[in-house]
Amino acid sequence: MPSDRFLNLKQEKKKVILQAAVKEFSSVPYEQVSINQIIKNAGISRGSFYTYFEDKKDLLQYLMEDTKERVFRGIVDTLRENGGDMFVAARVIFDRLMDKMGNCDHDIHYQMIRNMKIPPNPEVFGYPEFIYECKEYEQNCELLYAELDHKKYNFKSYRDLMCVMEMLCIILLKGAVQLAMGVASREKLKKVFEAQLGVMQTGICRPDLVQ
Amino acid sequence: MPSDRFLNLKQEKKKVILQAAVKEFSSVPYEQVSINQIIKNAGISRGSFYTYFEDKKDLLQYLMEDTKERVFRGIVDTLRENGGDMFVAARVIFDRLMDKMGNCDHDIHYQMIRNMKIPPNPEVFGYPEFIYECKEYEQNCELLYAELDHKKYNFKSYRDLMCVMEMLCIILLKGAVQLAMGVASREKLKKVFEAQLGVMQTGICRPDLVQ
DNA sequence: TAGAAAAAGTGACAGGGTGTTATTTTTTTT
DNA sequence: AAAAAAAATAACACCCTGTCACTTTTTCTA
Repeated sequence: MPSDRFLNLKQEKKKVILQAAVKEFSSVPYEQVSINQIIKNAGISRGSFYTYFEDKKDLLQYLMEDTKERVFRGIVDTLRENGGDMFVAARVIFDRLMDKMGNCDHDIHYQMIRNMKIPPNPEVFGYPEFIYECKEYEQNCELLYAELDHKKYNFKSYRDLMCVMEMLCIILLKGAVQLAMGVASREKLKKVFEAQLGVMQTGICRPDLVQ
Repeated sequence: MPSDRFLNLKQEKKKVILQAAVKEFSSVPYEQVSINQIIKNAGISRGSFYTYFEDKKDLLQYLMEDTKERVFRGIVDTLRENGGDMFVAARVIFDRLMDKMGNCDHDIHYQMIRNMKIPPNPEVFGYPEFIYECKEYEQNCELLYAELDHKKYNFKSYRDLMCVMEMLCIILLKGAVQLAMGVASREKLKKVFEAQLGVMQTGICRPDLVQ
């Protein structure tokens, strides 16, 4: 968390600093992000930086709050647009994510996700942190829960939903990171995603509703 | 991959270097591993090190070959010991992994896994690399396939098996890393694991065989 | 409004790291 | 024994981070 000293800065100055940070974080992988570069771009001194943020990770986590919020809201929206079917929604999100990963020069949020290798990068965000350490986590979960078409799934509890959500997020973002890292082609990754979604689907859908 | 210059070193010297490396890698997280420390412990010069290995990652990947081989063999063995039931085997492996993570001061392999945060650490091994980039990958897969009690599962293809294996490895190792990082208690992680295994299980098991 | 107190900003510093390369030492070959 | 090849070395250039004694700016108050 940034210090009060940072938060009390006048809007203009904060913006300059955050823009310099976003520029750096969206340009190079996390490990290569240099605070030197950020302060140079922002036109502040080294000493100042360290009165604002604890370190690189602190800064990134602050920046990502916004991105995470967006991602989570995107999920809820997509779920609603698809009649509460989480697997249809997952497919839509996957395709969108793959598009963005392949060509995200215009979207800073996805550039950051790409560079951070979020969420598998445990130095920055492990799987649980990325999902759970969201400012509006509780509200978002409730939104999600509300949008779900419950008769399609046999969740025994709210916690079941979260376990499934975690798995969904993992296989989704795993594909995205693999695409970003050039591990495999989009087509191949899509096939793997479909297979894994299938495993989850015929698992979590109530047997009597499976075709 | 280490250079021929390293591989041609006499056994004794190689051993000293690798032991120094293992000591360092099992003592501190990957990001903090220092080549300075390794060469100091091994009693070689900086210049020599860089004629042996490209960099820190190169060295670690070489060290991990052994560890990965062990892990994979452990999986196959456990599967056999449990009559080819991959979910029973998964539970056994999970429990063992949690034990080792909690108390692994005697086992260098698990110490390294803990420090590397393998496999979610994309800087070192992403999910696919850890599993696939194994020396004896093909043979191991065939062993695995052979040990499976196929009538329990409806795999449409060999590739289906690999997709499921990947998911299993992910939820298994995710728990281990979370325990190592102190994210949650062992009991809580076990519950999540059970829930996620349940999702996969009633998915991949043929409906007519589900109780 | 002048002076004091508090807040903000600074850059040099200590201590750490990596990868390279000109040079020296050792080993092998002839 | 000399020459050639291989191996090892230490110093170098360059990067980084986090701190802290000090300066500048702002705010408060008498």
